[in-house]
Amino acid sequence: MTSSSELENAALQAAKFERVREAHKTEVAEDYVELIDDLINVNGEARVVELAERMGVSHATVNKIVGRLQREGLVISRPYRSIFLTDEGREMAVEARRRHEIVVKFLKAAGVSPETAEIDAEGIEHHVSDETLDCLSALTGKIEI
Amino acid sequence: MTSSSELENAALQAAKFERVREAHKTEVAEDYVELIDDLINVNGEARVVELAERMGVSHATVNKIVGRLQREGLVISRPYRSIFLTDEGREMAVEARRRHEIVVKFLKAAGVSPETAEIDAEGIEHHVSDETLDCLSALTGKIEI
DNA sequence: CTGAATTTGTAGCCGTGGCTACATTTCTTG
DNA sequence: CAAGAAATGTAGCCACGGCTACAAATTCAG
Repeated sequence: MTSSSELENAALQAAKFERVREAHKTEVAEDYVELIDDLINVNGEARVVELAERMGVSHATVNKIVGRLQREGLVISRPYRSIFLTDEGREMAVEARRRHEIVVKFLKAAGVSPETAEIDAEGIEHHVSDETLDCLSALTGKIEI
Repeated sequence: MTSSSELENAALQAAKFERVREAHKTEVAEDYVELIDDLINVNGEARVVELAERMGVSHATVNKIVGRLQREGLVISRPYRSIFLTDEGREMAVEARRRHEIVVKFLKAAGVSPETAEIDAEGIEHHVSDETLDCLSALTGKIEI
C-alpha cells in the first residue's frame, strides 16, 4: 500500500494518523499513572518531586499534568499532599504495566539488549493494539522454546 | 526493573522518557516528508489539499507544519505552489519508509492482520531503535522460513 | 518552637499542532 | 476573458506539555 507505485485510500490513511494522534493524548496519562502506582507500591506514596525527577521534567510540569489527570478522574490530589490513584487510574496503571512488560519481554526474546529493550518499549507500548500484543506474546513463547 | 518490588535508577528512567519526548518531535516531520515523497512519486507533486486529506487534518494545520518543515530545511515551498523535498527531507523520507516497511513486514509475519499491522506500524515505527530494527528484520526472516 | 530547608503551588511565557473563519490567489470553465 | 470554483494563505483561538521565577505551605533541625 505504501509502495512507491500506488497510494492507498486517503480516508484509510487519515484514519491511521488519527489513531496515532489519539494514542498520543493518552500516552502521558498512562506513563504518569503507571509511575504513580509504582511509587505508591514501593515508597508508600507518590509525591510531586519524585514524579518530576523520574519523568525528567520540572515540578511545575508535573503539577500541571497531575491537575489534568485529576480533572479526568484518574487521580486524587489535595494541596501539599501525596497523590493517589482512583480505581480508574489504577486500572489504567495495571493495563499499562501489562503492555509494557509484554513488549519488553518480546524485545528481549527477539535479541534486543535489555537496556535498549526498556528504552524502545517505553515508546512502543502505547501504540500496540490488543491484536498485536497477543501476537507478540505468542511469538515470545515460541522464540523461548 | 519495573517490577512492583523495586524501582530503577531515577536518572535512567528520566532518560527514557526524555528519549520518547525527543522522538515525538521528529514524528510529525517524518510522517509528512514520507507522505510528501509518496505524493511526488505517484502524482508528480505534493499539494496542501491532498496532504490535509491524507493526514486527516485541516489545510491550515498542514500549512503551519509545512512552514516549520521549511524552517528546518526539510522542505521547499513557495506560495501557491506545490511542495518539494530538500535532499535532507528526501533522506528522511527514505529512512522513514524503510523503518515503516520493516515494522509492517515483521508484524504481518508475526501473525497480525494486514490492516492492524499498518495501523500499529504507524505508531511504532518512530520509536524503534536501529538495534531493535535489526532484530525485527532477523526475526521476520526466521519466522518466514 | 522557631527558622531554614524542602516541597508544593501558581503565574506567565513558549512552541506545537489542532481548529474555524476569512482573504487571496490560482485554476477552470462557460 | 470573466466569473465562479478550488486551492492556498493568514489570523486568531484552544489545549497540551515544556520551562523559569516567585509565593506559600510543610517538614525538619537545632
